[in-house]
Amino acid sequence: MPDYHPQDLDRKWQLRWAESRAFEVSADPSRPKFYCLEMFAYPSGHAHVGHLRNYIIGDVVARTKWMRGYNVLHPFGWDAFGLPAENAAIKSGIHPEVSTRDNIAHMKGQLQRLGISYAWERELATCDAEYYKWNQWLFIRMFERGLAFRKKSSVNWCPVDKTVLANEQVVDGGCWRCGTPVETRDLEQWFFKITAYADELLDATKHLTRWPEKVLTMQQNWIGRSEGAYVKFPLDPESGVPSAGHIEVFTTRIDTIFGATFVLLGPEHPLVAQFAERSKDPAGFKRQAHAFRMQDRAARMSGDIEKQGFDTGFRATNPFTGQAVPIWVANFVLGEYGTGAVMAVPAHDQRDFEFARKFNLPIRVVVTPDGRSAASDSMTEAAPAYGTLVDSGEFSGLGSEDAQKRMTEWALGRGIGEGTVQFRLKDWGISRQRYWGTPIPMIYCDRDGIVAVPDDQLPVRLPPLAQFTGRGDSPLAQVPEFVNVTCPRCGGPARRETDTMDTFVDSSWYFYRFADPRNDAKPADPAALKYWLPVDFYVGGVEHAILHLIYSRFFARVFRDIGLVDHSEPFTQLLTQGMVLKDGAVMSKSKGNVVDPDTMLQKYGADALRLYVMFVAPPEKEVEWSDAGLEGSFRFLSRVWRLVDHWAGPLADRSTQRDDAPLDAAGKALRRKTHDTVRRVTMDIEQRQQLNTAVSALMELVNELYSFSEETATGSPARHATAGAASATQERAEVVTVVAEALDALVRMLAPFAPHTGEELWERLGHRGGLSAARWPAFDAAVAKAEQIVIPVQVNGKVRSRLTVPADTTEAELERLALADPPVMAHTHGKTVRKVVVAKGRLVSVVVQ
RNA sequence: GCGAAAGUGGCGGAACUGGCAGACGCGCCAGACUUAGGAUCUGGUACCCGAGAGGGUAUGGGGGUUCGAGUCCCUCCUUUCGCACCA
Repeated sequence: MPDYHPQDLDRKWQLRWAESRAFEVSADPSRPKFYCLEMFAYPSGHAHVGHLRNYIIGDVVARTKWMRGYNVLHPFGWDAFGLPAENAAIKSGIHPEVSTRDNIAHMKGQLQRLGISYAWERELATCDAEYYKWNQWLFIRMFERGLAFRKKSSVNWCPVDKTVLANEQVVDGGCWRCGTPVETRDLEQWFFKITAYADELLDATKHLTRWPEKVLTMQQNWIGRSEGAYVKFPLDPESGVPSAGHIEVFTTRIDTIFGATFVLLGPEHPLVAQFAERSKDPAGFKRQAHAFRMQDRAARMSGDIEKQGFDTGFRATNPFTGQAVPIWVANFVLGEYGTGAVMAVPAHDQRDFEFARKFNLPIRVVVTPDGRSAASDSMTEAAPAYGTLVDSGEFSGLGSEDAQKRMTEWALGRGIGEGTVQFRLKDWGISRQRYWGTPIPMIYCDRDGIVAVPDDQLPVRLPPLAQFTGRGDSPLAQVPEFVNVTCPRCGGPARRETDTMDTFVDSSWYFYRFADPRNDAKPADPAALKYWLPVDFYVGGVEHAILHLIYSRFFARVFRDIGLVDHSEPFTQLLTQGMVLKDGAVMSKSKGNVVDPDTMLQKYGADALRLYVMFVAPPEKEVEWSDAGLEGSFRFLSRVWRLVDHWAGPLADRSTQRDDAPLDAAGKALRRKTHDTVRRVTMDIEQRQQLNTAVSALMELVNELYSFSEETATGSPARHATAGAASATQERAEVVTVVAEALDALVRMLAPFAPHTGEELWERLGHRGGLSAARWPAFDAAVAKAEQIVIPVQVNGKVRSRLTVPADTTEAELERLALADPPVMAHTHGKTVRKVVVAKGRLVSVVVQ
């Protein structure tokens, strides 16, 4: 057998897998399915080893599941729309479609050279019209159900480039391209009504038992449910307010309402404009309010901003106390949360406290720990804790929680308030004034208003674009043939929507499309969806913990409500893999610390790279790249190679193998190690996803096989003593038997990590049909268990001796043996044995004195 | 500020429900085989005392529960991540 040349094996087996279409699957209800998915890739150009970790983890699981007898769906695709390609086009003039296709081709080659077991026939790219057609179809279904709607909202606006900026494109409060301070503008945008599912998305997190706790907490915080009440504060006509009416506030602390000594409006609040007109100095009023609004996004990026505010001069009435309270405008009140107005309770809210002290507004203490009235003079900070109500009229003496219930009822009875639930989660704005995305399939007609493009006219294709300037509004508005259409309803002249969809729409349902990616009548056939979905195992970076994973959970519910699927959660198990660092930093082109996988593949082959990345740390952890570690993995594979080489001769003739052959001690020990390794590796991969310890278990088995080879006088595999080994073991059927069992198991368990080497060695061990025909090794729990075990004996908590005993030794017998053991007696001599604790099969603990 | 996770040899990391801390690998040291080896194999490698047998100390610091704690509880420190004026 030739020396280990992994590069040749890579080529050989990758070609074979492609020719035999080894990983293509079809739905087969007679077999259990397993849908293994790694987050699809943004085709940025070249993948570095950090990107690849994700795919290797998925591949180890997928390949193991194949061998475990599952019908495994393991597809891959490209999240191909997006800003970087368009920005590159603005710089270089190369059309995003061209650069994207180039990048896809390159990255696909990288994944194939790594030997990832993808069903390439199902490959998709979101920039294919055959894919984004269904974005549009889904958008229209959502529009019909009121889940897609238009709304005016505040966006970041660069006055120089005349374009909307995503939050990520605002750098230190300025435009990322020209540095101009960003303004806030109100624009009509398309939204998805994700808030309709806020409660459900939150509640269901408790059923996601196979998701990382961390991701669930992040989602829970993001959704941010808080229970409270709306309360109406009537405007005080005596203060000269422009109209009758009220200010509605949202509060989670209605129990403190007797301490509400003023009301705060956010600068966006509709009443602010009305008050401005009626104020003594309308221009000054507007100027201040405007200043707050400009402050908002820009200032928040750069850290804390000082609490500022001004008195409107108008008043409202606290409906509980009946007292008039001044109305102020404050920069820290958010327009988009609650009602955009708050009742200020300076005694019990830190922000209100600071505000009151700064502007000398009254502070009333209405909740105390002991139920006794207190003055506010000596307070240095707010007292937000729950307690007993004081100076709160008929509610005085109640505990905070009790009071919240009673006061909400009281308000409801008088029609001035009601209990409510608020979410931090906002509706999802999906309009982008960009070219490289899915056109929103809507038409504006002067007569018929907003009209959806009829299904039979889908897809609305992205037109070619002559120039990428990066200036002005939506680039699609520059293409008259695209914009000017006839209204599908009345046939009159109409305009197309020129915004495109957020690319997160594309990635929110691609896992459904994989079930049936060429369907041209539906997003996917319901029967295929029913068989393959939900995804059993999903791998990706934590950076998607919130956006992508919440949007996908939202889309799953939309699919459900449209009747396409009958589940609610798309991903049963989620694994968030850690990043690969180099020199302590995330790999990135700009930092120049990128490790190029192709260089590594040329040097060590795909298997060593895969094995190293799996072995270096548990999948969720961050790892520091090490060339030396990679070499270690290469050495290990060479070691396995030589081991198989060493035994290939004796094992060639399997007829000498006899399962009933009597085993000597060494044989038994090897057999036990083999079975125990199968047990450990199976559990590590399938249940714990602890792939690093699975690899170390395999290394232990290899070490054991090397020792065994020495002991059985067949010589060391290190020295290629092939001929000698063959004759020496010819008549030793039991040796052949246990070694064959060990190597067969070893090679099959190694295969998910190192598939090329695995296939080659499996063949060399005399098996036909390749690993796709091989089954995962089984283990016998009785064999895996040791006959003789070592029991440590502690005296006063310190290990003083070790007993080697049969595994089934009784507790009484263990106690007797321990106390009679000379090293133990040396420590118990002359002392009183107070207590003996026997943990069966584990340890004996003796307490003396 | 709020929330979450994590602190174990020179390094990456093991230790399943409390039960021999440091598996496995990297690095390092010694030996073997070699013309040579940066190939390969074998042995060693937490720290301190001791020639040795052996003894002592160790899982961020301090305290607690327990026959027994890396693991459970309290407290403090550090690091990383997420949300950050959410009323």
